[in-house]
Amino acid sequence: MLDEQAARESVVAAADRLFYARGVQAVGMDAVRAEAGVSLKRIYGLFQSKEDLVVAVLALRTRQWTEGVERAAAGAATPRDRILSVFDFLDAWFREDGFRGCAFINSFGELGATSPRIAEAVRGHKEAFREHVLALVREAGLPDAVALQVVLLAEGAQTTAAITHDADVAREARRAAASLLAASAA
Amino acid sequence: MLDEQAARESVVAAADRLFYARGVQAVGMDAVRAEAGVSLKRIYGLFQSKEDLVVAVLALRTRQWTEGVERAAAGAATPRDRILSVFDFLDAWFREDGFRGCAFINSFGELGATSPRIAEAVRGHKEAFREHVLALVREAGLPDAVALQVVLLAEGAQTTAAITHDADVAREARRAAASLLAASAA
DNA sequence: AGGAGGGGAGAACGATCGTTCTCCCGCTGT
DNA sequence: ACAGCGGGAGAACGATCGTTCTCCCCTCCT
Repeated sequence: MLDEQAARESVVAAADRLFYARGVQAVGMDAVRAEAGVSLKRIYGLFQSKEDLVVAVLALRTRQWTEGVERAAAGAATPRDRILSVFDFLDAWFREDGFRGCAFINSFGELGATSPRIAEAVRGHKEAFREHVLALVREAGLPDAVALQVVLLAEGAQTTAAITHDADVAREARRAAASLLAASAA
Repeated sequence: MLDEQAARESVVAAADRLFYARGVQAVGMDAVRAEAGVSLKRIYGLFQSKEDLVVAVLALRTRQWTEGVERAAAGAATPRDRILSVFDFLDAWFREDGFRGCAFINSFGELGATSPRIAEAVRGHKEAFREHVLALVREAGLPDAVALQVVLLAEGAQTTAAITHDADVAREARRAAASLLAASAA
């Protein structure tokens, strides 16, 4: 028997896999139950509603994203390389099996208009990423404005890679970001 | 009584308004009927299924997008300004009431995994935009690669503007694009 | 004039979904 | 040993949705 912590994690991980692969509304709670191996009764003891579960899934994705971005940055030598490492992280992600774009952008498009809580979770995630890039940009002694430019390239790369199935856009986004860093350093 | 052409247009326009504002799956066909003022029976005479209607809506959006982008480009004097005019077009769009991001990206996130036809419509739209920018880039005598860079900025601007409610990202995307054009001209 | 057919209003149907409830098993503490 | 309870399996419920059908009216053609 799973304790509460383990059951929560199992349900969130299962829901994440299914929601990401098929979209939230295309996945019934019964499919989550089957994937997680946790009964519906227990799921509804752990989460008040499906919306709650979606929010928990997004929170998990935010933790994974932050960890991945920071791990990539940790392998970079200079402040400039730390900024560009974001695109190496994206490159590896785009090449993963089952990559289907940014879960936050997807959820926002599907449910942002209906669920203020989900819209807010997405907004918070993107805001945190922008703050993270801004910190890196300041470390590199570059003007604040370039942070948003880098963020736009990263967001554009995610949607474009998802739609066109072309993982190489990460490399082009990285080159563009390098150009922008050089231009704003001048 | 509306003739077939007018009824189709009314239904597609109504569905577009509702789908864009609330998401496709959040809108029942009965709501489309009410908004369009066309009976369900007639709607299903004009479109085989809801999926067909979604595809028709996306086709309309593609026409409107192409027209808007070309109109913006027509007001620009130089090849360089024609490229950057894309971001002026985005700027005006982001400031419209009810702006909720790119309908194609939203639909892809919601239904791309379930409906191959919708995924293909989205892919086709983005591909056409990329080709359009590529043509402008070649007119300007710039290397092909910069076209994808400009596209990434435009896509990133759309999702970021939608999520953060910040229309100013269009200006920053335009500045970034100008930097990239200058850098690749050197 | 009269019949045929297109179209509107809305009921009906079958499926699905989120959520809750029932029934029962197996473990726990004393 | 036994009362009690957390939990599993799955039925049940109420709502919604895509799609079709029924019934009726109106209009056009000969």
